[in-house]
Amino acid sequence: MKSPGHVESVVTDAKLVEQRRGQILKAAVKLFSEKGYYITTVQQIAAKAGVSTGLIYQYFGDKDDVLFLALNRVLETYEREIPRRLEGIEHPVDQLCTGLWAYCSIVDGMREETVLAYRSTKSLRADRRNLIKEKETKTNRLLGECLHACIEQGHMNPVNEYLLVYQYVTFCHAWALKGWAFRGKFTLSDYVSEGIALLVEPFLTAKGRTALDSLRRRTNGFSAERWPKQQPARPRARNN
Amino acid sequence: MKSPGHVESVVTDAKLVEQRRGQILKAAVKLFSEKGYYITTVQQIAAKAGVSTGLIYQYFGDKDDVLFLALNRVLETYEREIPRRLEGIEHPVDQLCTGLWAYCSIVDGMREETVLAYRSTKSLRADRRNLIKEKETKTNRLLGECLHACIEQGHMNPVNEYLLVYQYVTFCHAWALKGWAFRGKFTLSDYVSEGIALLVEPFLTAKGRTALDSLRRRTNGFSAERWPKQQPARPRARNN
Amino acid sequence: MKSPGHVESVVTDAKLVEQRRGQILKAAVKLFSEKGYYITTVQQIAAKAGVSTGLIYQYFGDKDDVLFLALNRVLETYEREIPRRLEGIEHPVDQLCTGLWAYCSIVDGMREETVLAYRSTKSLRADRRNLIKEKETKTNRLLGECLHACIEQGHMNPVNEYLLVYQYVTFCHAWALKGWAFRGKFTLSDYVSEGIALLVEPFLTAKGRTALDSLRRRTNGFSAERWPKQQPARPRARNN
Amino acid sequence: MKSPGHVESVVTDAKLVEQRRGQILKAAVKLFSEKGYYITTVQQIAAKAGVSTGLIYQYFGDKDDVLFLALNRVLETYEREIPRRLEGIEHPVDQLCTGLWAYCSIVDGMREETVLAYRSTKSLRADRRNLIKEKETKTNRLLGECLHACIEQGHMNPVNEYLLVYQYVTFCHAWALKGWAFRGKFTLSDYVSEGIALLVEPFLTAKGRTALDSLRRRTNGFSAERWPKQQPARPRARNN
DNA sequence: AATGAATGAGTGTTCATTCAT
DNA sequence: TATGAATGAACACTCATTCAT
Repeated sequence: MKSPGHVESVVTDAKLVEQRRGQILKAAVKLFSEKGYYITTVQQIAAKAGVSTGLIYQYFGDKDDVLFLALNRVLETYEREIPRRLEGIEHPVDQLCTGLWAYCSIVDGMREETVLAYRSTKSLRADRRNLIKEKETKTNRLLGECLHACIEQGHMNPVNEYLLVYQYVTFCHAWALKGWAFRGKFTLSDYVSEGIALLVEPFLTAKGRTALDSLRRRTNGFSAERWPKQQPARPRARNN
Repeated sequence: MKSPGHVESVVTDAKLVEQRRGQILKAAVKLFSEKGYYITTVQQIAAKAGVSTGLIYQYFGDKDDVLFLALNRVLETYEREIPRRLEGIEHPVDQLCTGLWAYCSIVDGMREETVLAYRSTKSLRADRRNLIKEKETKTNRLLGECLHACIEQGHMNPVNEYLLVYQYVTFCHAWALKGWAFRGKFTLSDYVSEGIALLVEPFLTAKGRTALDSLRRRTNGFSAERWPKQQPARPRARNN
Repeated sequence: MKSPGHVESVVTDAKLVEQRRGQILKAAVKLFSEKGYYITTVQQIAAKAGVSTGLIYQYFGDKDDVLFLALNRVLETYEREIPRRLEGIEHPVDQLCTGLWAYCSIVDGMREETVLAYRSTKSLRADRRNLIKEKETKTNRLLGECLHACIEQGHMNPVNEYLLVYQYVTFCHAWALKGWAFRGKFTLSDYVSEGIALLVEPFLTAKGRTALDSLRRRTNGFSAERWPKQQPARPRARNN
Repeated sequence: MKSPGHVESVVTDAKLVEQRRGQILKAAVKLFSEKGYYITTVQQIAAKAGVSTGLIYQYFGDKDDVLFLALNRVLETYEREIPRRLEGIEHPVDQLCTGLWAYCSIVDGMREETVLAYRSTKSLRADRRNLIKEKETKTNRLLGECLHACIEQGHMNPVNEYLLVYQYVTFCHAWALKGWAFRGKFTLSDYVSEGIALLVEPFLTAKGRTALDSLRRRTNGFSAERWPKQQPARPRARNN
């Protein structure tokens, strides 16, 4: 009857639903991130969003729905934005590095949300927890495919892909999770460059290394100028 | 007035306090791990521990105390056990690899607790959250020192130590956090071996590599025989 | 200030008021009957009536008004229809029996409404509760007068009129209230015939019994043919 | 798993459960009777019972449980007390009349509760509604058996037993339901006597009438002296 | 006249904490 | 020391009612 991934709204106007949900989720993400899901009360979310308590229940079935949609948005942003940033990039080494950069910079734009996704998944109802896990896996696969191409095309020596991808993912998440420790020490692009030095470069073949050098030259070492921090373009226009 | 790290007990008999707290914490850790801190009720902890609700308040000031001591125990186990496993090991490469192995195997023996430490730290009162973070940092430093020695003594090329240590730590935690994904694919010792291949080996100098090879020979590739899964000696005898 | 029996409407067009109220009350009666007054929400009434929530407040002052008018309609139907069915009937025994039949068949046509009237009167505001009770009493008086005439004119032996009328009324209501139990066992006209046998016949004098026999002959034992189940003519034409 | 007729209590001491439930139900019955189930809040019940809100949830699963047990008590009192009053009475006519008297006088001792049972059954969860209906049916059967015996043994002419029993039952309930109208006009024993005159006497055979006359002589016309209003002996001793 | 989104006071229920025994 | 019944503040959620459009 009720699919776990669906969130009911009493209100029918789709545009309004989108707007109100955004407004409420923004407040919820902030509060959930600061204080945690259980500590945050629905009334607090309402207050922060500048709406009444009852309104929340016009756009979400219950509190769990709010968390679910919040997490969903984060993961969907990853899933949508990473491929967008890889568009037009052909070389697997370029793709992998750009993928890492993209993931980190998206994380950077959604630090609170990322922390939330990390910490609060288990507060979800069991069926939805799995939905979220699947989405996470899908995102991981994006980096996994880049890595696999590198190896297959001889730019990288064979490695335990499965574990290495996992290291990539935690590396990207860490920018949000341990941000308090990192942000004093690195800029985002330094962080990514260092990550590539640790987790990509050592495994490259000569061929692969050439590609990386070329990329570095072209990007001035992943400087922020070339790869500016970029807000994930939210509701993009049609003909973009 | 109240030091953040201290937990009051109404009961004075130190031995009894230790025993009862152990009994209660064991139940609490299990429940907190399964269902989370906020979902778990004090009455459930009491029921699982086989004591009355009131008794918990004889040995802990409040529910937060229970979580704090639970997390504390986990981190203290790391802090106590890792050095114990490094005793007598001189060579820095040996130390680093053994340290990774030790950390992972301790995590393996306390999977639930580790997940708990990861997820529930933010449920603590702010002052205690920092205490726990410090403990975590101290543990990280154990690996950090091994890594630093490797580099300083020329077994490893210079790398961004700070980031690499962080990768080490997340690698060890991942055995608990992503256990559901990993445990079907690797044994614990495979996992550690692969981790060393990914996160240590690439950075070794020729000298360092020789040491690693020798270690591998001596340990049959970190086989479980040589480095048996080992229960972290829980309430160890006095004269150890 | 506010007479208890009056229900305000924002809308002035009397015809429209009548139509809309009918539409809304029909939905309300159904829902109130099924689920009860408190369980039913104004939004549900609106949905079932095919109008917006706000519209209800254009035609009723509040939710209590809706219940009041719903109950009122039921009782007014009794009050209007029973005399209509007695028109032209002269003999008191005929009148009493026809009155019982009429009441039962009106109840049969408004089963849900009758149950509602029985069960939900106390959900009304106190002042209106009395208004409804008075209406009920007035209806009872209709049967009471028939009974009284029977006795006075020597068709019936003296009995405790007050109690017997009450038995008549509960007998008629029971067709709706205990319908689930009765409708498998009797047709409506059987039910009425049996009721007359139990609650009228025993008290008749010889004279009265003759009248009843004659009535029975004329009506084929209150067969459905002669006294067809009849929808209480709802929005009756003017010149009826 | 959860039988509809069972009500969970957190408290284990059976004696205490009995006492507290009694205390709470007494308050609940009064409030439910006065204002109805939905209007009455749990906090009001708690206040009237002189306990805290939370305590109610130690002895009842939810508000529905409170209503259910309240209704259950009423019906169980009928079921228990009517047979008790019939003990030792052999003659069917005596039994029937005594049964009516017993039922009415029990109703008289539980007027509020009876009204509640009548009005609030539909506020129960569906499964429990049926449990209550069954209990009601069982009580009806008590009178039904008396009536049947009267007919079978030739004290009464054959009648539609099913309908007549139903009239008996509503007659008894009416003492509570329409008490406001009746109590000014009759004493309880007058009421019962009149009821017997209307609903029993007319159907008696000569034999049956003799029995009724004898009963009347023996009881001085059901005077209150002979059949005193009697509190249903609540927690009766074992060897009664 | 009609809509339906918005409100917020009020409800049932939970659970950390207390305390008499 | 240990119990577990009792407390009551706090929360998620509902729904009659309002009002801008």
